Amino acid sequence: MKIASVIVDVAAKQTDRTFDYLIPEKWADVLQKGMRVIVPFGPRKVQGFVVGLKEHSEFKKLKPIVELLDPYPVLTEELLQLGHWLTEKTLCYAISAFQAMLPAAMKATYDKEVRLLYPEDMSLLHEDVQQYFKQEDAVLLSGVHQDHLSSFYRDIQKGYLEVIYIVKNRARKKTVKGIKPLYAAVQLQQLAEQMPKQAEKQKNVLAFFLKHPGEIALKELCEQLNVTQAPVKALVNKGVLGETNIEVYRQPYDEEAFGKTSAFPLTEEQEQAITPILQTIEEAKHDVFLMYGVTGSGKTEVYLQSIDQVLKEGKEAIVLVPEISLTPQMVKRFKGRFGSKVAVLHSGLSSGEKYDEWRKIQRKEVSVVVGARSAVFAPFQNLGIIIIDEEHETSYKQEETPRYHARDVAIYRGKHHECPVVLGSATPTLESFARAKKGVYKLLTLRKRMNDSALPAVDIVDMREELRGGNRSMFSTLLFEKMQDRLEKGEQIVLLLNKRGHSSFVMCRDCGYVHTCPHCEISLTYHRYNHLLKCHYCGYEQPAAVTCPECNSEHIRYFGTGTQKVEEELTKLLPEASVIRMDVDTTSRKGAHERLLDQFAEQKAQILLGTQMIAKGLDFPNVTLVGVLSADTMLHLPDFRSSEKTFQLLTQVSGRAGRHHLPGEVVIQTYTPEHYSIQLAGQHDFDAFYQQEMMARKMHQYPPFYYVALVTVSHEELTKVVAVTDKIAQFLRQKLSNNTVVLGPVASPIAKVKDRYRYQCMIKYKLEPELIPSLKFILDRYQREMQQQQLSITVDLQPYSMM
DNA sequence: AGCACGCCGACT
DNA sequence: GTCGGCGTGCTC
Repeated sequence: MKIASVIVDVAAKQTDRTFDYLIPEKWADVLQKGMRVIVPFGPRKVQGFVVGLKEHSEFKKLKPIVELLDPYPVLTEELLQLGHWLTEKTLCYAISAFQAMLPAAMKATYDKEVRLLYPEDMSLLHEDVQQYFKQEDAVLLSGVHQDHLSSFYRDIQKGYLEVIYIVKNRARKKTVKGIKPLYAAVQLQQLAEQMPKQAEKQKNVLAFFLKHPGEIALKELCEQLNVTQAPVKALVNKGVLGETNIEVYRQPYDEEAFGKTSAFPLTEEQEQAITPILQTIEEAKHDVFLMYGVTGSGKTEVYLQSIDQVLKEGKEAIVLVPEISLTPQMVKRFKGRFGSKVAVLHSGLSSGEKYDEWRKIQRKEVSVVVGARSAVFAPFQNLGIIIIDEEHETSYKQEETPRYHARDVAIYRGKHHECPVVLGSATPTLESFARAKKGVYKLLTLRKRMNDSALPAVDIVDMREELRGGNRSMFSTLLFEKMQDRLEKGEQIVLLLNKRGHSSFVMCRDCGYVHTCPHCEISLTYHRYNHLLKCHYCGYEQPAAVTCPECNSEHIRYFGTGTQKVEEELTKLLPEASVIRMDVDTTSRKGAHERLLDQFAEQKAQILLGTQMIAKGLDFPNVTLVGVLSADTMLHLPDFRSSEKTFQLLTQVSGRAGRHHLPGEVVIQTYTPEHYSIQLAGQHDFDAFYQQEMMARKMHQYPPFYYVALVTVSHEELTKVVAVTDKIAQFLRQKLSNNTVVLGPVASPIAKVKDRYRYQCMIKYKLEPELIPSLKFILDRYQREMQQQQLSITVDLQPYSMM
């Protein structure tokens, strides 16, 4: 083949197609579809993906490929197809889809290098420019000071400077220093004999290479022979030994730290659940299973044994877990069972570590990958199963382009590989549960907890009553008594409060002035540590004033309770209890999340207080009390899933209590105790919740009865946003069928973020062939304005968040 | 997305 | 009459 069709790394409407390039003779035999290349594109060079090979091209003035970046395709044929499917399903560009499937380290970055065209005549140049070339003969434009850039551009235009476009590859393979002999054994023997007597260490080194003639890491060599680097360096200087670079994988997990575990005997329920999965694996067919099992019912063991079967068949497995629960606990279970066959991919790894784990998959050195959302694209070629744990978790939906849901990708790949997809959850999404009820998915049920521990008893406390009874603290009498009881017994407590910071808004009691973010339409949250008011959307901060900026009053009151305030209160009320607070503010540093959980596991603290990040997947045997300080924080969000999300959160966090021998109790504090999602979560009754919520969804025409698409428009000027959104809504109403509902334009739940107003338009539809073409038309129509003005229009098909 | 080309206003 | 503003169109 002489010609390659390439998707170039330029995410824009006009470049969202293939461009043809000549394949240089030297690569004619090696170049394959799915490889990355560097190609000339206009005056510059860009990275691209080869998506097709052919003999002839319509285009006459073809340019040749500049560079080949991969020895093997990084995108398999399957992933290339999947990429095209993603562009259709999420309305993204092909290049965005491809990049989403690869580790970020493989994405190119670009720079420009400037060189002198007349090095002998520096005086031609602007003074600012001259100083850069005093030591160097090439300067990276990215390193040039802002103030000097215009001088550079002037000299470039005058033709004194040459611009070279550089494509940088961020992916760095980690290497260690290696040593290898430069002579054959016979000669080494002779050299050793000629060595002076006192050079004993050097002789030892040579003797080593007589026995082991290959290359070896310098560090390892020194350790084995118990010598310093000096004698080795001496031999290198003599030209006897040569230095090499040995490529190694970064080791985010210490392999030896994982003790081997073996399969547990399954309970009868587990046995019943696993049988159809194993059968599907054996028959090599595709099916989607929804494994609905209460918290602590042993879903993970079913996963592990299913994977074991897959590995026995010589196939591979993908396990997706929510970002947040990819704790060492979870990794340990998989590494413990399958050892070095497991690769781990999650956001806690550096981009280099992720790249290394990915290469292990590509090189077929592992056959199981455990990871967050993007691990669903693991480049396995012989998949035997895909498992999505905690299927209902919102982190499976990507909130940037391409806005895909990992579940949909998993099912696409499951069909392609003819293998089962297993969705597991104690609180499945209504969408999945409805499909299981209809028989589209196969329903597997685990009703009993392992080791027969009972589901915790739940008390729902009406905080309005507490207030009427004169209790103005954030703890109800019941919760406080139970906390004291646990502290006396030396048992542990988990407290959930879905709000970080100290106080969620600050108001002047004299004039009612509330501090709001100057860039977003949202009140500022008070952070006690460093006494700042912070915006949780854009990060803006300002010092908390002592007096009201409006009326100078000193009656400033802090409303709303955040985790910081609770922590403060706890130290006052229960000074003997030690508290670990876990929220975005205490876990932002790398490894902090893990460290805090370890401390709690080691019982260095009795109370774990945190936001929803503590609700999932944690398993501490000594936790016997879970307190939900305010169950309603999520309930009143303008989101049709708010009841579902509340039910899920309450159920998940309740599941943290009493997982082992000690029985657990849960106290849920709320201002709306009568709400069905709180009542039914208290009764652990998913089925009743499902019934009730389905009725609400049907009535209001929401999923799973209707599909939803969300168009969000943002711009600095409110009038512009409203005008554009209105036009879009009108256009859609006119184009789409009568059964389709177009809502809006309405202001987004957060109407202004980072100085940009946001409006949206929601579309609810069942069958709407005109939707995708219409949305494409809109994106086309506003493409120019989106490019040059600050207008932005995003389309989210099947959104998970309405924000 | 860049970058070049090209057509109109304010300056040596 | 030129320098430079950013509208328009192209990139194999």
